[in-house]
Amino acid sequence: MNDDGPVAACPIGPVVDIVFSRWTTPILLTLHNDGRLRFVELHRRIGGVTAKVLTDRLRRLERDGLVTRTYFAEVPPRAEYEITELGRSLSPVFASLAAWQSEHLGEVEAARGRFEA
Amino acid sequence: MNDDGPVAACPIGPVVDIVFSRWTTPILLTLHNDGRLRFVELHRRIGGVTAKVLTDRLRRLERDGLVTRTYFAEVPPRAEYEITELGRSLSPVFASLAAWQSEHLGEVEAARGRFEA
DNA sequence: CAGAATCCGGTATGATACTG
DNA sequence: CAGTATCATACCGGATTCTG
Repeated sequence: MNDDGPVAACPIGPVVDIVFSRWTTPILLTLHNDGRLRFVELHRRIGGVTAKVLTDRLRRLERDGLVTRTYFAEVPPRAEYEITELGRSLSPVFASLAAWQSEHLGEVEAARGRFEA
Repeated sequence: MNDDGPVAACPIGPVVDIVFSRWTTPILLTLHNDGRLRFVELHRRIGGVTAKVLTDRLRRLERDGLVTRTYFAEVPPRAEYEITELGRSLSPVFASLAAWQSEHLGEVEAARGRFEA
């Protein structure tokens, strides 16, 4: 038998929850590539997401230790976000995803085309 | 400038959509590890998902060419699902996720603990 | 500027009953 | 058995407004 329940069926469940909630990948990639950024700047570079949702995601990423938040109680206030070492350690994961995509996305699109029949 | 819009912010968007919709990872992993399975068997091994949702996911995976569906119009009817070569090609991706998790999940949990303060 | 608070609608998901 | 159909709901995610 090969049945240890749902946990065995998806041993990678935890990572998926941590890394692939919506908007988390563009956030992590942007902070990874562009370095420390203020809130507005990050917001601008990602695009399409509302401030509320972006804030929510950043909080979660901060909680999980993937990004750091530095707040300056000035006028106007400022908040800067930066990816952590732990966040950077996801590089190989993103690299493998990018590799798979560049190699196989065409096949997926072809399959979708065929499916319309 | 480093701003080519949302696409540049998340170049891996397409793969993420294809592979990390809910329940897709346990489905793919189970079919990868256990081979061709009928609907009920697959349903039983995954657990926690309803037949409706499982059907939806399988349709989508079939459409994307990651899984094949073979239907037998017998009595009682039978449907067998199997992962495709394209689906198997995701192995390295899952491997990198598993590796990251086994190495860094502890740090995430530690960060979460610290965050409660 | 950075974000909190509030309200609201759509989609995803779930439970249940039914069909070939 | 392998779904589909229907209904209910829960959870994002978005728009708007407000505050320090």
